[in-house]
Order: sequence, then C-alpha cells, then structure tokens
Amino acid sequence: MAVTIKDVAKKAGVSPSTVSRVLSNHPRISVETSRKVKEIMEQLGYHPNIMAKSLVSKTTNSICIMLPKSAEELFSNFFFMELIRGIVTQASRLGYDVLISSGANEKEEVEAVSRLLNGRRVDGVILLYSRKDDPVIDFLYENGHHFVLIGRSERYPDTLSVDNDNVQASYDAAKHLISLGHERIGFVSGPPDLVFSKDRLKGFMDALNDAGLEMRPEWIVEGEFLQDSGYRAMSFFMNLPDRPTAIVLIDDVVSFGVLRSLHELKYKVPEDLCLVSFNNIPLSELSTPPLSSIDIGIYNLGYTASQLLIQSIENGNDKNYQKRQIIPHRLMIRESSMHSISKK
Amino acid sequence: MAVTIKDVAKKAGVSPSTVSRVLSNHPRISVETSRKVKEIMEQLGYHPNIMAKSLVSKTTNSICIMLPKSAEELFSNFFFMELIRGIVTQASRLGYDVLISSGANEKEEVEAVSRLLNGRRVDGVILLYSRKDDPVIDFLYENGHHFVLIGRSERYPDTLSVDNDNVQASYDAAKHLISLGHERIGFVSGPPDLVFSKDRLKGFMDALNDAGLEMRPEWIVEGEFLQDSGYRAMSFFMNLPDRPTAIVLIDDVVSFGVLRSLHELKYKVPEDLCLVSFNNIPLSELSTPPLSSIDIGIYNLGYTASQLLIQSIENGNDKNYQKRQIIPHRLMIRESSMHSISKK
DNA sequence: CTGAAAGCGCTAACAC
DNA sequence: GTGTTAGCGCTTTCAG
Repeated sequence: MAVTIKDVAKKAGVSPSTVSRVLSNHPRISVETSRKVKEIMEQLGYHPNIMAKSLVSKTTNSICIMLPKSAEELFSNFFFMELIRGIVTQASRLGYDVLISSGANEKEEVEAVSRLLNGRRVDGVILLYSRKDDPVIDFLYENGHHFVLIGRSERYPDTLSVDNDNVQASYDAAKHLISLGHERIGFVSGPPDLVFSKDRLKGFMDALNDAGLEMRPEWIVEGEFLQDSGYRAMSFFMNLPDRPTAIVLIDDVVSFGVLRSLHELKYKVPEDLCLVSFNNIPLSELSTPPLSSIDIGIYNLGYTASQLLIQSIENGNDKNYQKRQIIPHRLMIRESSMHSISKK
Repeated sequence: MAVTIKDVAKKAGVSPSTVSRVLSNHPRISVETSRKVKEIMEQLGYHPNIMAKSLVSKTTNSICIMLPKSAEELFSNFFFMELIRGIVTQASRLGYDVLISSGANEKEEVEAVSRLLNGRRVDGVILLYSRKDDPVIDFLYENGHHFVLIGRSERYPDTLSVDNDNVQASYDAAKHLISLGHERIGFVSGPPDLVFSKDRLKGFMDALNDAGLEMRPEWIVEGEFLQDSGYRAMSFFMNLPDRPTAIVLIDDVVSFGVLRSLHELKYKVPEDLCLVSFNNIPLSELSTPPLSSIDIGIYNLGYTASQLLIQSIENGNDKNYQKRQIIPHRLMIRESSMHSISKK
C-alpha cells in the first residue's frame, strides 16, 4: 500500500489538512511545521496521488493531443514529432502532463476526445491539423471545451488557434522565384481538405497576380503524392509545351519525391526547374541539391499552442488575449532555387 | 456540474451500485435494467469520471512514454514518431491512454517518471531508448515498476524489452556488401552510449571477421555527425590511402548527411562508395540515389512494446512469456549499394 | 439480481 | 496556524 497523506500526518503529529496545505504551499503555515512535514514526506517516500487530487480539485493538469489519422500523418512525421516536442516542453514547464490520442476515423476521434474531456481526464485539447468540416472541432466547440488548433478553422474563426500566415508565406515563396525572373511557375499542393493547402495556394496565386504572371490550371497539381504518382505527375508536368521553370511545393517531403522523380527523368534542379517548399525539415538541407524551404517554426507552433491552451484553461476562455497567434516564417534559400532566368 | 452516476441512478429508479454494475458489464444484472440504465445514460449524456474510477480501482489504464532528451531525439524524429504511432495504436486498442513525458536531463526524467508512477497516474512506462547506465532504468527496476525498453539494458538483462537483433542485422548489412565483392568496408556509428550502436558495431565486426576481411580503426567513425562534421569526416575518410569501397551506417539520417558530403566532394554513390544504413525511413527511397537500408519494423517495435507492457501490467510481471521480444528486420536493397567489386 | 454503506486519497470550507 | 468535517464520483463488500 502506498503512503498517503494520513500516514504523513500521523507520523508528523499533525492533521491531514496541514499536510495538504504544506503540499500546496499554503501561506498560513508555520515554517517549522512545513519543514518538518516535508522531512517526513521525504523520509516516507510520499507521493501525492494525482487522481485523488484531480477528483476533488476538478482539474487534471493535463492536456491532450489529437494525432491525425495515420494516412494524413505519413505526410510528415517530422512535422508532428517536432510539434509534439514543442507542446510537451512547454506543457511540462507549466506543470501539465500531455496525453496523446488518436482515432482510426473521425467518429473514433470524437469518441476519444469526448471520453477524455467529459470523463474529466484532461482539461483541454490541441488539434494538430485543421481539416475542413471537422466533426471533432464541432464537438469541441459546441460543448464549450478548451481547445486550440494548429492551423485555423474556417467555420469557427474565433476559435483559439496557432498558425502561420500561410498566405503570406506562400506569397513570399512565389515572390522569391519571381524575383529570380521566373515567369512560368507551378504549384504542387497537398490534400485539398487541409486548410493550409488552400491558404498556400491562395498566397501563391496572389503573388502571380500581383506580378501580372500567367497561371495555367495545368501548372497546378492538387492532391498528395509521393513516389509513383509523383513520378507520373512530374513526367506529365515536365512534358507540357510551356512547362514551368519553377514550382512551389506544399511540403519538403513532397519535394523529396519530386526531386527523385526529376532525377530519374534526367532533369536538373535548379537548372531545369527551381523548387521552393515548406516546413524546412532538418533533412531539407541534406538533399541533393539542398532545398529552399520556408521555415514555419514548427517547434514554436507547438510551444505556443501549448501555452495558449493552458492559459485558456487557467484564465478562462474569454480573456482578451490574442485568439489567433501567428508564428513568423522565414524563407531559407538554398541551392534548389538558385537559378535565375534572364528575361527575354 | 457534470452528470454523475447518482443522477443516472435516480432517474432510472435504481441504486448507484446498479449503474456501476451496468457500466462494468457485471454478469448478474438483468438485461432489462441494463437496457434501461444505458438508455438513461445516453439520454443524460453521462460520462464516467475516469479519475474517480482510478482512485478506487487503483489502476489508471494509462501508460507513459518517456521521450528522449531533445539532443538525442533530433537524431531521428521519424523514428520516434513511428514508434509512438505503434504504441498509441495498440494501447488504445487495449483500452489504454498514453501519456507522453520527457525531461531536460536524467534527473528530471527520473523525477517525471517517479511523479507519474508513484502518484498513480500511469500504470507503466515505455522507454524509447536504451542508454548505458541510465538512472531512469535503475529507478524503474529498483522500485518494481512495470516498464519496457525499446532496445535492451545491459545492466538488467531480465527486464522486459522489445528490440531488433541488431547484431544480426548489422551482420546482414555487412554480409550484403561482402557478397558484392567489397573487401574494404567502413562503419559509421552513432552516439556510443546508445546500446544499439554497440550492437551494430559488433555485428559489423563479426561479419568482417567471418569473411576474413581486414578492419582498420580509421575505417570506423564513431559518434553522431551530420552536416559540417559529416563533411569533414567524409573528406578525411575518402582521402585515406586505402579507402573503403563501402560503408555501413547507423541510421538513414546519417546517410543523408554522408550522401550530401559525398556529392559535394564529387564522389559518386554507389560507384565510389556503397552505402547501407538502418531504419528504412520513408525518405530513404526518395534520396538520390535511393538508400539501401535495414527495415527494423519501427511501428512494430512500438506496437509490441505497448502490448508487452500492458500484458505485464494486467497479468503481473512474473508470467513466463518472452521477456525479450525480437522484431524481425529486413534488408531493403536499393541503388546506394548496387555496385559490385570484381575481385582482383 | 439489487441496494446500502463504506471508503479510495485528497481538498476546502468552517471552526477554534 | 491548525484541526474537523464533509464530500469529489466511483466501486465493492455485504446483505437480502
């Protein structure tokens, strides 16, 4: 049997409540008693029972991360791990534990979140992704739970979220290519139901528009693709009569696939095609050639999300802090985009 | 205020204990009552309070993952994320929640684990790494907690663990190169305090010995290294009078670094140097050239660890199931090693 | 098959 | 400053 607050109390010759007060650093407790109690606790190897504490205090000091379904996740393991590190680091700094959960489909996800939140096991949730029309978000929103989104929700714009300015980031990426003289620029997107895919496409289009550049539908490849399908897509892409001289890609991992395909098709990067992508994963500077990429501060996204959620849990949802936090991005220029086009 | 078991009981006209029994599918409960109670629960939106249940049942139905310190983690985000996915999937299948924790140093790690385990918040722990002389393992072992290691402990060989046969895997990798006619083979290791680094080095040496091949100390590069230091190491390595024609590398990410360095140094893979590494991360087939790599079944490692831990929690530690589970590995041969040497 | 009662380990008024 | 008391929401004997 584990040692409880009563055991400590008895041995210290005080009441359980005194021990409890020592535990929570209650102001009105004599230094002497406190010292003594702490000594006994040490001596007995006392550890407060977290569950019991939670039960009465009605707060768990823990938050939950919802992992995306594996299909989406494969998209970028690096991304999620980095996010998680940020979240866990900040959470534990603030005295919170982090629970990690997932579901095979949206129904299971809602069930998991509901069980955890309604069952009072966690105080709030961080969603690592922003899908369009996500029933999990509906559930969270309708039941007034504490939650924050990595990304943003179109349906509930007033929800707490941590995001990049993806429109601007993508604008910057395109602008970079335009400044190198590229006039035919393509875009390789990700899963269309992810909000950032849309945002990045928009920023891309804005940049082209502002520069008065043409934008052909066949220069825009939608949907996730790696390996095989990537090969076919690139093959098609590079055989277009007026093929682009540069592309913006939704994600570094996609870039790796494209790089591989281009290599097999005997095209040279950046000479035949310039590449700029997103996320700046550690491997992006180790590819051949190194990838230009927009660093979106993944760790920072997680870190900030964690902070925002805990703030909301502790101070209530309706404070007037920033509902939507934007993490700055930064274009890392590397070899994959270092090829300028001289204007004809 | 949330709806409790009492509310359900009152509305259903039964006692709280009956409701509790319905909840746990107690055998001696009439089908009729059960149906009715369940209906009321649905109607009221009842969710059992997990903390209260834990408090009395003295079991939390949750396990904890200890994340390695960030320095080690950077080594391979892919690896850990995949492991976590395996763990979480199997845990939730078995009705367990997964908590994720970490510490900035070993002392903090012990504190975290101690707080969670002694504070009865989790039933057991999975360690994602196997360091030599790890105080966390000492703590877990000495206090009789449930835990499983990914990898293995040299100090406590009888501890529950899930591992690859790293010696054999590395033997296989070297053997593959030897079968291609390579006679001068190098080895690039990882952090020397990680147990699998040692195991893989051993397997490598065994293979060379068995084949009667020479093994020079300068062909073995110890320690983690990427980018800059990798460049220097490779530069040194390739300028040796009798430089190796092939190397085995501890990890795909290291291979990426080496690939990059070799490219900058104008060496060709596999013509000038053949590469075989470990882990088979998704990106390894997207590099140029695609990497030969030993698939160690990362997801499976996590999955099995989860299962083993929960088994141990539920059936007690001293059952006679396999204490040490070995996940099979498989060499994936790709272009980076497809160059044979004709014997002189 | 079901109810009453005790208690898991802790906190939080309310006394003194 | 510290003790007393009453639960938090649930499970679990023990009766019946």
